[in-house]
This record gives sequence, C-alpha cells and structure tokens, in this order.
Amino acid sequence: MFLTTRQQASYILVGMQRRIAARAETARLHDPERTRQVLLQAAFREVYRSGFQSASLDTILAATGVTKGALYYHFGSKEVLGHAVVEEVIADITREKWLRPLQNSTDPIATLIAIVRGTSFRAEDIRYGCPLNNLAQEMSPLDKDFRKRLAKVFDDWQEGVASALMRGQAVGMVRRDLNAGQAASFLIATYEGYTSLAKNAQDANVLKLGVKNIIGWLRSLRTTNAASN
Amino acid sequence: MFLTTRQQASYILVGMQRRIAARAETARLHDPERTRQVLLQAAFREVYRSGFQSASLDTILAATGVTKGALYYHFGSKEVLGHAVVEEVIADITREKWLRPLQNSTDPIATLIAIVRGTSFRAEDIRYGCPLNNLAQEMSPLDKDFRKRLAKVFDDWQEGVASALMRGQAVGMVRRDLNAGQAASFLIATYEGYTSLAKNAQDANVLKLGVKNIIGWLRSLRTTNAASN
Amino acid sequence: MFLTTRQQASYILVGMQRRIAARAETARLHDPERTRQVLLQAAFREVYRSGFQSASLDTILAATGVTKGALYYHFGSKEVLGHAVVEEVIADITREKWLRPLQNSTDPIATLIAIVRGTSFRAEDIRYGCPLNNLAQEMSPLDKDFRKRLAKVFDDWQEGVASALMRGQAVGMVRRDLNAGQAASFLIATYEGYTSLAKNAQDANVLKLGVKNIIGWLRSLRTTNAASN
Amino acid sequence: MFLTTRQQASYILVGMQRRIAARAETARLHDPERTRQVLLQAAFREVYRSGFQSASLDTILAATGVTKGALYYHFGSKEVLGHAVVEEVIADITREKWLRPLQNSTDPIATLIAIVRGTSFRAEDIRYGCPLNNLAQEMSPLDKDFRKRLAKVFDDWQEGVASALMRGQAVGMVRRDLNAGQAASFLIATYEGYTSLAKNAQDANVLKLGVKNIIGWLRSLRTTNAASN
DNA sequence: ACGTGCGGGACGCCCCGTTTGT
DNA sequence: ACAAACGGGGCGTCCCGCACGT
Repeated sequence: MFLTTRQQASYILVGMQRRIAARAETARLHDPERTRQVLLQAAFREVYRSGFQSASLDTILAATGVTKGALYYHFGSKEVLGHAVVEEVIADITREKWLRPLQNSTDPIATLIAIVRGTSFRAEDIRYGCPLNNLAQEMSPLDKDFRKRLAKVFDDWQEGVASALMRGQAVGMVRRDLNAGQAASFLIATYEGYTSLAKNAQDANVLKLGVKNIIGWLRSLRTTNAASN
Repeated sequence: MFLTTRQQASYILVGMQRRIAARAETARLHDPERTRQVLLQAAFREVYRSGFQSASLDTILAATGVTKGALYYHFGSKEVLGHAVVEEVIADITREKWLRPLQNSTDPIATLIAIVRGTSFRAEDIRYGCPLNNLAQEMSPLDKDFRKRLAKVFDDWQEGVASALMRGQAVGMVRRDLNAGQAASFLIATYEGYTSLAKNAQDANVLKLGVKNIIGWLRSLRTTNAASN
Repeated sequence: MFLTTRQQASYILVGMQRRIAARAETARLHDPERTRQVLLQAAFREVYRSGFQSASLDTILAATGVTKGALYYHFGSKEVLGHAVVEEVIADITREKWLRPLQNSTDPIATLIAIVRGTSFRAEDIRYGCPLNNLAQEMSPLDKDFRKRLAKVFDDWQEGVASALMRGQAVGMVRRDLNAGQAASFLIATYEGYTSLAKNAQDANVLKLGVKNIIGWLRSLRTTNAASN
Repeated sequence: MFLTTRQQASYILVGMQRRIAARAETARLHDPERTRQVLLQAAFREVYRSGFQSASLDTILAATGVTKGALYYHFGSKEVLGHAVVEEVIADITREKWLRPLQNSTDPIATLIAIVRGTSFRAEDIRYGCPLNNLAQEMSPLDKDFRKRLAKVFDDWQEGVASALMRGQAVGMVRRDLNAGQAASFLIATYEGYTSLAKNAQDANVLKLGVKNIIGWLRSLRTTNAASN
C-alpha cells in the first residue's frame, strides 16, 4: 500500500545512497538535520525488514556511518527513534500515496482505483508487506505510545478516504446509500488483508487478485449513470 | 478467528495452570508427553504476546517450571520449538474452529456465519489479534521453514472453506456463479484485515462491524430460494 | 610416535567401523565388554582430536550409537573415561610400538632405529601429533589423577628404552660411557619436540628431518666395532 | 623458555595487580589502551593455565574488573582475543627472551647458552610449560588463523637463532660444517621436548638435565680454537 | 549545539556433564 | 541399560550512558 508505487521505494533508496556517498566525500561536517534524516531512513528500512524489536541499532549505525553517540543525541532511545519513524517516515508515505491524490481529486472513485491499481508487485514489497501494518501488528499491543501514533496514521488514512467519498456523494458521483466511513474501513481492511495473504504465500498473484476484487467493488460504489473507469 | 471462542482460550490457560499446580505438588515425575505439551502451550502464549523473535525461552521456562535441559531435550532449538507451535498448536486451533465444523456441515453458509459470529471480542483477543496472522507477518519474510509451515495452515484453511462452498454449490444451496477458491480467499483476507484494524485501534467495535459486513456478504452467496440465516 | 605405523591407526579405524557396522546389524545385544571397548575407542578418537576438556560426550555417543546411560554405567564420569583412555588405549599403543619390539630385541639400537623410522607421516598424524603428549600437555597441570596415569606411561616408555640400552651395553653393542636413562630421556624429548614442531608447522618435512637426526644420533651410540645399521 | 626468567612472569603479575588496584582507586577514567592491555594480560594468563578452548571470558572479566561491553568493544570475539594474545603477548615474550639478546650479540653461542641457562625452574613455570607450545599443540590442528599466527612466532624464533649462528660462522666463532637452520630447529625441538617432559613429570630436575644437555651441545658448535663458555 | 569513544551490564540461546525414575 | 530431566555456564549481542572534544 505504501509500497504502492515503485518510484517511492526507489526514491528512498536512491536518496539514502546519495546521502551516504556525500557523507563519505565531505567528511563529517556538522549537519544535524541531515544526520537525523539519514538515521530515520535507515531506521525505517531496518524496522521494515526485521520488525522494531528485532531491529538492531548497530545495523542502522553500520548502514549510515553515524556513531552511537550521534544517534542518542538526536533520538534519546530506540523507542523514540521508532516513534519518529512512524510519525515522519510512515505517515509521510501514507500522505503521499493516498491523501494528497484524494485531496485534489474531483472523481474520488477514479482516484482510489488509480491508487490501488498502482500497488507495487515487486518481489521485495510482496515479501515484506505493508510497513504500517507490520509495525502496528507488532507494536500496538505492546506499547501505548507506539499505538497512539500508529492509530493516528490509520485514522488519517481512513478519514481521507471517507471524506473523499462524501465529497463524491455531494456531487452525485458516489451512491448516496453508502456509509462513507464504513466503506473506507472496508477498503483498508480488505487491502491490508490481501497484502498479508500475499506476503505469507509469497505470491504476487494473490495480491493481484485482491486488487482486482477491490477495484470491482470500488466501481460498484458509483452512481449508475456515472462514467465507468 | 482462532480466537473465535472464548472457551478455547480459557481452556488453554486453565489447562496450563492446572498442570503447573499439579507439577508443583507431585514433584517431577517423568511424563515426557505432558512436559512437551506444557512447553508448547507456554511457548504459544509467549510467542502470541511477544512475537517469535522477541519471545524469551527463559520466560517460557519460568512460566512452566520446566528446566532448560528438558526444553533442550524436547526441542533442539528455539526455532524447532517455534515450528512445533505452528504445526501443533496453531494448526490445531484452526482445525477446531474452522475445518471440523465445516466438514460435518450440510449448510456451509450457515456454518460459516456461525463461525464468524463466534468471533471472540474479549479484550485480550482484540489486543493481540490472530496468532496465525501475527506469526506469518513476522516470520514469513525471514525464515523459509516457518513460512512453509504457516503457508500450509493458511492453505488448509482456505481449502476447507472452498470445498465446503463447492459442496454447497453441488446441492444447490450456494450460487453457482461463484469461484469457491476466490471466495474463500476473500473471506480470509477480509476477516484478517478487520482483525488487524481492530487490533490497531484496540477497539472491539471495529471487529464487530467487520463481522457484520462479512456475514452480510456470506448471506449474499446463497441461492435466492434458499432459506435465510 | 604412537602413530608410528599406519597399521596402528588403520587398525583403530577399521576396528571401529566394523564394530559400528556390527552393532547396526545385530541390534543391541547385551555385550558389556564390547560396549566398553567401543566407547573407549571413540573416546580416544574424540579426545585425540579435540583435547579432553573440549571433547564432547555427545559426540562420542553419536559416533557409537551408545546411550548416555550406558556410558555412565561403564564409566562413572567423563574423568573416569579419560583415565581409562590413558590406561588402556594410550598405554597399549605405547607398549605395542615401543616396548614389545624392544623386549624381544637382541640389537636395541637397530630396533630403536626401526621404530623411529616407522614413524607415520600421514597428514592426519602430522596434524594431530602425539596423543600421549597432547593429553599430557593439556591435563597434567590440571588434574593429578590424569597426571599420575600419564606419567606412568612416560615412565614405562623411558624405562623400556633405558633397559634395552643397558642390555646392549652388557653385551657390548652399546657404548659403555653412556647414561642409559639420560639417553632414553633425550630420545623421547627430541622425538616429542620434533613431533610438536611438525604439528605446528603442519609440515611432514620437519618431522622427517627430526627422524633423520635422531637416527644419526642413535647410530652414534653404537660401539665403534659394532655393525652399522 | 618464554618462562625463562622469573622476572618476566613476576613483572606481568605485579603489573596487573598494580593496575587493578589503581583502577579501584581512581574510578574508571577512559583509558582504552590500558584496558586493552589489562585484558590481554589476563587473557594470556587464563589461556596459559586452562588452554584456549577451556579459557572462560567470564574468568578473565572477573580477574580484571572489566565488563563484557568493554571486552566486546576491544575484541570482537574470543577468537580475536586469542589471536591478539598470540601476536602481542606471546610474540613479545619470545622477542624479549630470544631475539633481542641475539641481535645485539657478538658471540651467539655464549648468548644462547645464557638464554638457555636463564630458564625458569619456578614450580608454576614447570607446571604449565611453554605458553607458545601449549597453544600451538592445542589450536594448530583446529584453527587455521591461530596456526598462521603461531607459526609466525615459531618461524621468527627459528630464524633469529639461525641467523645468529650464521653471523657466528661468518666471524669464525661457529663451526662452518653446520646447517644453521637445522641446528636452530634442533635446539627448539629439544628445548620444547624437555619442557614437555618436565611438565608431565612435574619435576624441575628433568628440565635441568635437559638444559645441561643442550648447553653441552651448544658448546660443541664452537670452532675448536674459540674460547669456552 | 553536535558528535564521539569507551565502557556497562543484562539477557539471549545453546550445550554440557550428570542424575533420576523405570 | 535408557529416556527424561537438571541446572550451570559458555559466548555473543544488545540498548544504553558517561566524559570528553569541537
């Protein structure tokens, strides 16, 4: 879902590589904000792959060339680093992929279909699944602070979809006999559910089938006289 | 889903407590099969709560009163213990809650509705979610041996639902214009998706809404002249 | 030195293989003495390769198919097993290779030269060196009971060489201006010294050179009118 | 041999004790090089007494008051620590006792005799033998990295003796009909051989006799008109 | 303010030599 | 003679602070 477009993933990696390279050339000039971002991206990557609890700070450090002291200067603890990953990296991905397109959209159904259709089927994305859901499944039951931040991302997500649908209803493009909130919730649940199944089966076809079903369902939300997509 | 009935969960805990108590009284009589089961149940519980990687063998040992040597005797490593949890405990729960009822069923839709309706809304079950899905999300990308075993549970589950639906089609109770395999897959994805959302939101109402939607969808699979449920 | 002849080493291995094979065929017939011998040989091998402290009882057990209980029935502890290896296996090898030939010898110098010349240069024997010396270097400082048993093997060895030389002196074949005890001691020290150097260099040529030097020295012990060898 | 002078051994121990005491007084100021040296000396001592495989990191830690984190910071593993013991402590001892005196010597035979005569007969040194040889006998067959480092020490040792003898030959103090390399090898083999025998017998007299024999042999290497020593 | 070097301990899992109940 | 259980270490890794430069 967050991995919906390959550009995104590429962007992350390219950006990181560039930063590390830059770092290697320019020695260590004091650029606190950049150090912070480098750490955040590396932390996101490590957490995405290993989960938060099993993520190793040493791995993050080794990937960035930053020292332990610097990490603890910017983030007081592993937990704080994890929170920042949620609030900055993961929330940002969700915004870029879902909320922004929907905000500017005049046809929410078409936009949602486009977003869902843009789901990445890259092997790595299938393998590791959805970073938001991964972290939520792992940490929500264990840490209230994590849960709060993760729940906010989910809520914003659902809220963004729901209000787009409502705007669609207002202009007559979306069926009025629809609880927008419930529909948004269903969309997210099904989307995450198929992502999980595909991850476990390690099979992109599972996700492709899911996407097809979801798109079919999205189409059924249009008013009958609306243009098909 | 596995947490479908509170009886099940209670049974496990009660059983375990009883065994520990018995153990404390009767000193250590050689009962390898019981020792094995005690370890498996405690391991299931610890893995369910903390995830596999963060599960601590020492915690399991402390919870059971079993010694390190005994654990090492029955399970050669943490990984082997984890595999056994999947193959014996988790697979067993799935069988009891889904496959057995479906096998003896003459009305698969009614049975599926009953199963879904039986979903547990206990706070703890909401909090920790589905043990099968938890473990799959955590370990599938990291360990092929885990993935194989978890995929088998998922496959059996899906297969059990699909073949029940097909039997329903054969006797005219289920709509013939239905791909049974895809329907089973959709059911599982949506069920797991809602379970995840509820876990993140820590809110039983999310799951209740999901169950309602799923039941509605299940009803729509009946042939029109079939009795409603 | 003990590894002086390849027959010996082969004998051990062949014997062991045969026993294991026999064991596999005949199921486990109760033959306590054979079980004891099988354990002794496997223990010798494992101790020879890993040292006593690092030798694993489980490895010995796995190599023999014997159970732990049986081992503890025959040998009350790892230490006792080690003692038996010294007293039975290692002492026996020394007797066969050095003492028996010397006892029946009419020309001790010739016999000693033959023994030394028979030194094995097999890669494995170079690699692991002399089992008696290995064990003595490891255990003598740590365990008095080991030391006593190992010292006895060394003493018997030295005594055997010395008394052979004295018999040679009595019949005029060996120079009378020779302290037989000191000569025996020198022989053993130099022999073990070269074996150690070769083991460390992992180079058979080091040992070959040593053997050549030792043989030269042995020849110098003859009375001038004695036949050369 | 490395244990040739009691001063050396005493120095080590005294130095260590002093450091620990100092440490206790002065709290823990960051002095990484000292920490490293403290660990190396304690590791040397523990390995000398117990062998490498049986050496316990916890024992080393307890002896030094250093924590596991500090050890892990300086040495990434037990193996790396062992390698450093060989390359720094043991190689250093060899250099101090054999190579440096020989380098500055104008009369190599006299210097070698002095070195050999300086052999320590302290009970502890007899008991535990030669640290270089101990480690080589234990680890050479098992670990290539150890062997490489140990072989280098042996090679430097032999090379140092051989080139000193050759310089003696050049100035006419040492018999020209002598293969210097073989003579060095013989010296080392015999020296180590007697050290081993003495260790097994736990008897300083064995070593004293060996030293006497070796000195006699060294004298025989002089040219006949050279001054005796 | 920003960053670093060094060190601190608590666990983590595994393996080992032994004993107990049958 | 054996299966089962015992419990003490073994090494490695982890997350985290001090005390100090710049």
